[in-house]
Amino acid sequence: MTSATAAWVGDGYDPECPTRVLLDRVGDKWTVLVIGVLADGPMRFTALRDRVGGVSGKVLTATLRALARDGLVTRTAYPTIPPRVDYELTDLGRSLQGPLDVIRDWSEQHIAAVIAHRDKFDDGASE
Amino acid sequence: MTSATAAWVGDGYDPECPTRVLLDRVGDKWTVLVIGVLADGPMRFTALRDRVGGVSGKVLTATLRALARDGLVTRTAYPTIPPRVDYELTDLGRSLQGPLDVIRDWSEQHIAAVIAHRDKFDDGASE
DNA sequence: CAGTATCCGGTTAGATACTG
DNA sequence: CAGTATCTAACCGGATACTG
Repeated sequence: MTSATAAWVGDGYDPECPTRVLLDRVGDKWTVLVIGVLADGPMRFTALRDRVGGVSGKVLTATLRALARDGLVTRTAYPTIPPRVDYELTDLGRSLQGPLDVIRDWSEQHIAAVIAHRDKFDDGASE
Repeated sequence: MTSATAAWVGDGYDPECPTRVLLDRVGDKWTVLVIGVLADGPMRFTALRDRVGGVSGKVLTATLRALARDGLVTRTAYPTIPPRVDYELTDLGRSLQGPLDVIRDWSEQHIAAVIAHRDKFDDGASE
């Protein structure tokens, strides 16, 4: 590389770029919250829904399925009546905690500046 | 806190949660790519569009406006004919490089495992 | 209990045409 | 050159009703 271009900038948009794959998973509305709640340990579907708060069953199911598909959580169904399903972070899922903590740290340190810019920008636009 | 629940897990979905604000900005289709390209230095609109590749003018404009609104890039318009507009990362924008690098590193190290799980999962579903 | 099926409104992004 | 305006298709998330 002759320039300082970050290594993760390829030629154009690439849906298979590793960074994109991760952002597509983690950038949606509930995934990060679900991972955060599961950091406490295994949890059943309804408990998870209550802890996350505000998520519909359909969307939580989709979120968990996507997470399971990617090997970030395990889904364990017990063939009892009524059914019981436990979700748990895998080692891979737990390894995501570090990067997410970095994101959280940056956000908490700089979000005030972001909001301040945002307010000033919106002010200027309405004049 | 009595549990190990990550500090960034509040009660339910909160659009003003700092982590959410950041993910909402950075999780879209082009933002990370644009920041990556701008890491090289200031760049004009068309050059940026060419370097990013595949983005329409309308969407790039929206992406840059959002970035400028949040104080992550500056927009400098020269009142010449034809017009010339430079975009440049701010210090705040550059400070995001670290977190994005962490994301990239995790992605590059673990994406193969994610894809492997994904393939196995999809296999199982089609049987 | 842990989902699935269906419908719906809002947002996102792409294509195209036009302008100061 | 650097946008804006308009239209459209696709997707995401929410609400509700239903089921093994």
